[in-house]
Amino acid sequence: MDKKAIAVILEEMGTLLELKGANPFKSRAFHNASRAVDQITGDLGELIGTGDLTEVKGIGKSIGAIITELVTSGESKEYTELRKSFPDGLFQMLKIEGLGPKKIKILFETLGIKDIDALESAAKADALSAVSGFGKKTQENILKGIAAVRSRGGRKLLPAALQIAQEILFALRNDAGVKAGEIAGSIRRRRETVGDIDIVLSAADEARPRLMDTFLALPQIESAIARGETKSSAMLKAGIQCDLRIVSGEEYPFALNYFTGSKEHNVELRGRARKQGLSLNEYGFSKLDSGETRGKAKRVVRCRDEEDLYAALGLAFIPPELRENTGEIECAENNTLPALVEEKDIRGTFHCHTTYSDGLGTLEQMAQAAAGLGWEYLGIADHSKAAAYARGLSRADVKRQFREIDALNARLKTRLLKGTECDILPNGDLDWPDEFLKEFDYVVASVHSNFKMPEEAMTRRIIKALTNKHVTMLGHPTGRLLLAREPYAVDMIKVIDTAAEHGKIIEINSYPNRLDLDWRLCKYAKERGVMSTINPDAHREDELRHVYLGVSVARKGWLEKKDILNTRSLAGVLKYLGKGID
DNA sequence: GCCGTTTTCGGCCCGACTGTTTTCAGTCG
Repeated sequence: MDKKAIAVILEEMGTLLELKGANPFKSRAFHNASRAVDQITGDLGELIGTGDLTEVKGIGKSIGAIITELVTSGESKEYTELRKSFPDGLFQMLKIEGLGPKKIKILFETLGIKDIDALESAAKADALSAVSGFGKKTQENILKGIAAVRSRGGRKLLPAALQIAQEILFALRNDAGVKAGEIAGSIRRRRETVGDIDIVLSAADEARPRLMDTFLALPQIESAIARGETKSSAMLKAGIQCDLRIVSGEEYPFALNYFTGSKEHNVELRGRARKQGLSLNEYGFSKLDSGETRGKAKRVVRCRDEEDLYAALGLAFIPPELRENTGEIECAENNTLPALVEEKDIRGTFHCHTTYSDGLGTLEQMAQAAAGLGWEYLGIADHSKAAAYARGLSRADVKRQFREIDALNARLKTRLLKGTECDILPNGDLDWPDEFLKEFDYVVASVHSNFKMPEEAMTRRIIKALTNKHVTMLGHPTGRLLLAREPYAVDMIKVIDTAAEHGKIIEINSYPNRLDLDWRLCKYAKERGVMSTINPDAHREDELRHVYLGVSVARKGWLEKKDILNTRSLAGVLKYLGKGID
């Protein structure tokens, strides 16, 4: 059993323990352990072999034993028994807004409700309001929550959520009482997908009620969920929730930090504050155990901005993109945070399509767009012939495209590179023969078929292609960008090792704003000296802007500026290709 | 169940809002 599956089971066990009414700290321990497992970069089997598993923070003797059992036998007695004590439907009920483990437990025990359908019938029959602790209002909210669960999709893609958030922020900042405001949450952290929108404002006290009114009356709002003095929440018509927080100027850096998250990052910061005898919350620092509440609490450290806040904790400023509690705090403490890539560092990109295959922009439109961005080069990598679904090019098409590229290169400042996104066939062969591959400036090799191969077979397939001497880089290495599908199973450690051995590049895709590798793999790739690129896999000229999302990927991936520039500079690329620059 | 510069016991992040309470529990982020 792999790490992901084990993390899911531990998470589930934590929830089951909550349903059971176990010691809340015990269930939290399972949730923490789940995250810890998810964050292990090494091999789980190896950790068990060396006995180092319990050295991992958050994994002790008991949970360590459960993990060992899961890895070796694929089962866990404790998990199986826990699972048996509750029907599966209870898990679905957790998705309903306002329903947590405690209430679900009560409904299960008093009315025998074990899934959403039964819950809906009971609420409609007015059976819930009779249960102690439940009332008419709760019953109505449950029905609303059920409707929301059924109509709502999952998370939104970053650009979609970003646009709505900007509209809302803009509307609120029109108010003269607003001193500062920002979009916080996962949007500020530039996660690829976004669960809800968080907006933090600093405003004068007297402006607050007015702002809350303005917010809840915005055309984007479907219905209000909560309205308070400092916080209001609403469901948007776009099917995503938006939370608004309003604080004073003094509190603003703390609130912005707090609501930017991630939750795990915050927990770590608070724990750190405690060790300094301080309590940190969204309003400021106070002396630990002073018993004082908001307003009365003596603020012991004043901060003008987030930089001050991190400094007070003995940390270098941590950019939002890195705030996931995945090692960034330690780096901030030791002053080893990487120099991060900025959008202005981007000189070009390699993975772009045109109307020759499945792109929507013509070659000229793509080239002009790249020139408009001031890029030095643009790599054109249309599909090869096997990718029939994507109108893969024939040899004649390729030749025609080469001529058009030559003509454009004669008059454009941005240099177009002749590339191909060559299919990796199920047996690991490439779609073009070697004698044809060598005619391209560079070759992106990608998997576009037979995604459901077992991990070992998929890994063999990719490695075989990657070791072909004409291949420059591996395209979308885990297939996560294929939005409609699950990522395919592949042993990325082996793939990165192979790339390192053969001097190949592992591509990171940023289109449409999903990153193809998590930062721990990026970090490993960097350590192994595998050059990584950030490519939009653009199909339209405006999608070239997706590369900015690649920048956030790079930041998450701890790619230092020099790595990117080495890989991405035209000189570097052509030197790598052995072609030189004219 | 996990953890330890307050280390083998006793604490574990913390506050807002809602709905049901009449002083608070549950949920959420």
